[in-house]
Amino acid sequence: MNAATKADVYRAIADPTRRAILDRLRAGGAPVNALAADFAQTRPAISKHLRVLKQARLVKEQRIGRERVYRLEPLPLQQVVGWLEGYRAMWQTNLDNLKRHLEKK
Amino acid sequence: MNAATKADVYRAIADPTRRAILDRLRAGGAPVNALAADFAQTRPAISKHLRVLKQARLVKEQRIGRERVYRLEPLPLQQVVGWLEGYRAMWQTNLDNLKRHLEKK
DNA sequence: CCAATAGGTAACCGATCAGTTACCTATGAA
DNA sequence: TTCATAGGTAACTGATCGGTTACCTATTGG
Repeated sequence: MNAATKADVYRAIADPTRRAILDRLRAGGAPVNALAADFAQTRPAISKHLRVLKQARLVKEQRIGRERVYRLEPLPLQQVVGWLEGYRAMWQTNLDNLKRHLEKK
Repeated sequence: MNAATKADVYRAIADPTRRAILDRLRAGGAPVNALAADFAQTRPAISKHLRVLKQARLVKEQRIGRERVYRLEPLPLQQVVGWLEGYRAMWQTNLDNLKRHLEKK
């Protein structure tokens, strides 16, 4: 797998557990074990998810003693927002069409 | 794979070829062979991508004679927009912090 | 009617996925 | 100093991925 693919934000957010981790981190940073407890998965599984998120630069890790606190770094999500921007007009049109269709009855 | 996973819009947009197909369909519907030509992939590959997009309800197919024209159906993307909405405030904060940091110098 | 065309799909391939267990290092506390 | 704790990681597993080739059906035009 090449570096670009590894850092791909779309790949990072494709997994529901990773999205849940990001959602959880919105409430504040957390060490790995805390996350593992929250998500009823083993620590290595969470650790691997965090690695993917780190590669996509969606989290950063801060070492405090023997703990590693992971914090949300949401900026790369803007890439997705940017891509979706081009569709906003279209689904607005779709909704308008639906509305018009319903009103025509 | 369960039905929910099959219809998952995040899974559907995780692949760059599928996102390119969606982008392409914004310019208007297209039959499978036209897409296969555009993306330098074999027809079955495109056909499978279209199936995934169809399961996620991101495209719909219209049969015209022996052609099947695929059209964009962007509404499910709103789910992603909705999820991202919760992060908008945060990266705004991040940008503000960066701005403040730069101005402090 | 029949040859050409559009396109779905099964079977297969190598790569990647998400998860596990087992093991390792590093740090902190008694 | 030594034991407990935090957490990374290698190796393995079964599932899924994206792509191919080969084959099938349905529709069209001459």
